[in-house]
Amino acid sequence: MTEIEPEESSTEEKIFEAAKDVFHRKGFDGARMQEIADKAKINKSMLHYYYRSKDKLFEKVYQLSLMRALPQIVSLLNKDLPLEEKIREFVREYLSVIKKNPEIPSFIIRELNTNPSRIQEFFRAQVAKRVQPFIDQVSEASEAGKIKDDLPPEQVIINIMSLVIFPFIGKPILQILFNIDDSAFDDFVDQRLEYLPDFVVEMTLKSDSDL
Amino acid sequence: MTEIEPEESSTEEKIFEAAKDVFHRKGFDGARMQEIADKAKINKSMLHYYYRSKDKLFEKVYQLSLMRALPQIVSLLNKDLPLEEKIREFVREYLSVIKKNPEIPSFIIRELNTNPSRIQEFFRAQVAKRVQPFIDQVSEASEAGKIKDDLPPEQVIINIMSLVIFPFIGKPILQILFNIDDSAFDDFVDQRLEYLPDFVVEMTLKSDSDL
DNA sequence: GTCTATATCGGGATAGAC
DNA sequence: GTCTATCCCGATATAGAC
Repeated sequence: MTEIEPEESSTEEKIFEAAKDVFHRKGFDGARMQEIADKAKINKSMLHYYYRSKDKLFEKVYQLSLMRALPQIVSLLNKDLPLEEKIREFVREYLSVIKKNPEIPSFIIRELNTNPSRIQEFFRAQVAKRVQPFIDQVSEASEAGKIKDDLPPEQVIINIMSLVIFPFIGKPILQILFNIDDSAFDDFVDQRLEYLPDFVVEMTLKSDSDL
Repeated sequence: MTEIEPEESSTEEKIFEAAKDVFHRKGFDGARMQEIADKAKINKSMLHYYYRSKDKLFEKVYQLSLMRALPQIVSLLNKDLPLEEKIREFVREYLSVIKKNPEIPSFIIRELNTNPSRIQEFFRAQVAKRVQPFIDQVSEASEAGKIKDDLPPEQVIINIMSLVIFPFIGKPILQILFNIDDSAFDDFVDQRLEYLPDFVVEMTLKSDSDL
């Protein structure tokens, strides 16, 4: 019996999970090493023993947060699929993945807006090239006249991103405007999962009757 | 001659403008009183002389940022206009106003996500009741079967907000994905100003042929 | 590997001269 | 109203015992 109990994660892992939670909620500037230590139920100096500095700990959290979510979301963008299907699947996949980690979009974007230098290079390296095939495919469709209102590709892509990402970032606004709690927000996301994939396709591509 | 030169704003105003800039870019947690003082070219202790504390200075900046932009944007939501026209005008108005202060959305949302307690009450008091008439009007249209795909009102409104707000918040992502600089981003916003009002209406309301 | 104690520094805030 | 000097706390980080 080599003590592999599920709750008994290593100190390093406990720290990482706690750090993830705190950094996600408070951002780098608002996070406190003490709060991370408390949440991990370990001594503050352990943080430095394992990760040397707040910066390094943050970097680990940031990179792993991105890398855990990103491959699932963008893997299908490189597949050989018709654009319509790709859009539908992308919307579905994004909502499904983020539903399980709803703080990620606001975390990534906050840091990108607040302290670009710390992370933008990693973001560029990891994201840009994986998305490029999709951009190309939209560009082709655009040139072939298949995009509604003949929008340029950047506008198409930003519109899609807006509809899938914003609700998670704007959650507090949503909760104020419609007076809903967390569980109602979850229902709200489920609702989107149902209609949004088709909705985005309709909004983006010319329908048969337009041709 | 009573010395009314445009560049010669009062110390209090210089502080406020500097604070606005720093808080908008760095957020409350990332902002430094020293940086604000440097930017205003005054002594750090002047900050406390005029505003007593970082919290109070922030509150002033936050409230005024919101109150300068909000009335312009939401005033028409209370007018007696057909929904279609109201949506069109709202999109146009939002883009026009935010174009001049593009950091506001990311500022408001960052603080709302990072430190809700500090500002959500003010936000609720100022925004919620001004938007309510618009929510009601969308609800009526929804019950009357005038909304595309028969979406519930919250979904309709969040979709509209996503399309107008997100591009400003996601600017750094946009710049990475499409490799564009600030001036190209401005062009991008101008492009949206042209097509988005009609686009959002089409996306939201059933067209005549659907009836 | 884990703890306590402490160093060090930065940042918000105040006192007091002018 | 504006400046200098300083206080004081909180936060990151390190030293060193166990």
